[in-house]
Amino acid sequence: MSHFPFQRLQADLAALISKTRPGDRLPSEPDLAKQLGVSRATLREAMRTFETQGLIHRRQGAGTFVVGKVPIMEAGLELLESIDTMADRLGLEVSVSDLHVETIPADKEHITALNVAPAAKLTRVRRVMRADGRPVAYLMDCLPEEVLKPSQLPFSFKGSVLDFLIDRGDHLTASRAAISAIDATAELAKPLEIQRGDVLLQFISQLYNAVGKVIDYSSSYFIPGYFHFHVNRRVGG
Amino acid sequence: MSHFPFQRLQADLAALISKTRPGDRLPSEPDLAKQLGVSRATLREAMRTFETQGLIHRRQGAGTFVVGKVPIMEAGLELLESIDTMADRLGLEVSVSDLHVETIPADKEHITALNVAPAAKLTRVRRVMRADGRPVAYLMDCLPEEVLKPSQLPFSFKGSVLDFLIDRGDHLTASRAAISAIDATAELAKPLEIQRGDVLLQFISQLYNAVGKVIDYSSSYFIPGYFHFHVNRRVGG
DNA sequence: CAGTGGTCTAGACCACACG
DNA sequence: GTGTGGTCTAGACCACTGA
Repeated sequence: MSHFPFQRLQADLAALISKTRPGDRLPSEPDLAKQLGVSRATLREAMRTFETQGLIHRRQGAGTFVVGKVPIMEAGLELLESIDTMADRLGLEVSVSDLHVETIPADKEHITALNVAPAAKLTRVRRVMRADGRPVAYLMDCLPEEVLKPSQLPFSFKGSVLDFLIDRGDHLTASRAAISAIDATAELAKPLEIQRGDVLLQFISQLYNAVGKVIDYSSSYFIPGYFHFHVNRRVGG
Repeated sequence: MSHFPFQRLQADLAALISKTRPGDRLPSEPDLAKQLGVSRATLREAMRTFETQGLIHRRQGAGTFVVGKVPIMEAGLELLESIDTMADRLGLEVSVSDLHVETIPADKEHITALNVAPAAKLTRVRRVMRADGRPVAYLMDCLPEEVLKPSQLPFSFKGSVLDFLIDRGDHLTASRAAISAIDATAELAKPLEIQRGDVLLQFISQLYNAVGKVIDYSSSYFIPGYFHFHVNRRVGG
């Protein structure tokens, strides 16, 4: 039917994006809206779908840019490995930004997930993972203070709590992760340089040591398109 | 800082929703917007986040309703089982609607995924899974015609291709699924009774038989909140 | 500083649900 | 028909970027 401008817009935008060289800037939103004959609100709604697909990147104050091919991180979910390890395996460069290491009191969620006492102190590690300079994931780990104190992290901590624990000699055995999809909150959207309401893949994990104690409760948020997570399943009886 | 109405709005809406009995209707959008002192566009953006969390349900022409507790389907990803089987295991009632069984020509995507000849004929099965009468997932299976002809499906086919194949005696062994998160397209939003742009959890799977042939290529879309998928991973060296 | 994307407003028209 | 949510418009103000 195509009664709505939105349908045509997607096709027009797709054509424009595909004939723009990666890295180049698109016309400004007011210009594009006028050029394509729609309001800016409608244009922005269409833009969001292309941003979700990782085809464009919008930066406040700077412009909208066509995104080049991005190294994709391919990972099976049978084995737990850090993003750093994953990147090494694939020969990709990743970096960390917005690293915060803090001591916080446990809230209700932490108390049940980590099985700690109320008012227990936790170490929280938050950071943004980047590939090709672009944010691709936001990671947040919470650990009891007995397991990890902020001061124990080396000066050159590069972002992977999992790798740090393994290198230290902790006997980690398994993890359990819940998988879902969420709208980005304002708090997540800002460091990831996306918009509030954009879609994110969410993993909430508990990490177990050899005696079955939960030593790490983490929330991970991945921008779709940069990661290919897959899982092999056997057929049950 | 809360300079934006949006932040206050979320709190106000949360309060309103929590003190409304499940099943009851909220005031209309124009009324609510005036009452809360924001424009309808802003109100709707906030509404979307609550819809994503499964707290409210909006029906065009009818109104916005507060959603009661929903039976949650909890499933591990180590074992492949149908949603029907999953629901049975948990003692939940699920139903199927919008069932379409068609014969379509293979496109490029199918040719590589199913390893069939160009222009091969495929059987496509699409349907909406419902729990408590509400849509919770959209499932689409594509199989080569040699594996499944539309006419082979029983008159009382209840929606699970996987269960049908197993019951028929096919020797299925494993599946490989890619996991991602996407914005709902208009085509997905309509049958799932959500809005275009709402977030969905996406599984794209290939199902293998005993000789390693791909006999089913499926795309599944889950509304977050109704399903708890989790995966247990061992820590790798 | 000028120009960008991010957010919000007020109003309009539409398709749909329900009585 | 009446009222609902779904979509779109035109315009405004803001925070941020970069020269």
